[in-house]
Amino acid sequence: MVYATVKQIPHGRVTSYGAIARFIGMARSSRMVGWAMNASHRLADPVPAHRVVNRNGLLTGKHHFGTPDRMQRLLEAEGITVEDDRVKDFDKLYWDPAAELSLDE
DNA sequence: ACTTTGACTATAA
DNA sequence: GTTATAGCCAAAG
Repeated sequence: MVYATVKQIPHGRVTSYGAIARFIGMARSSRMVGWAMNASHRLADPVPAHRVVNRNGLLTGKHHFGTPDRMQRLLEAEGITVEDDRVKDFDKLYWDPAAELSLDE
């Protein structure tokens, strides 16, 4: 479910672990989302985890992409500006699955 | 089976 | 604004 939701994140948008967690039913399990992401990269499942940041718009998981620079580079490639490990205009780029997505699609 | 840790979040000081 | 603490659930040691 986590992967399915994260994969639905539009290009150039970001969201928080909590939003995803709540959307799939694990409202208090934002950590599990991150954990699932960590497991996801070893699967044959291309999850755009770089679009998933913490509630502060901070690139907390940047270190898990192999190199700390990789996540920011991907975000910038999406048209997102990153300053000091943080997504610029985060509140504008924030994409809420519960607000724009349904349980299917 | 118990303890520790972890890509988080919310509240309090 | 930051730092500390608690809640949360699952996996690894």
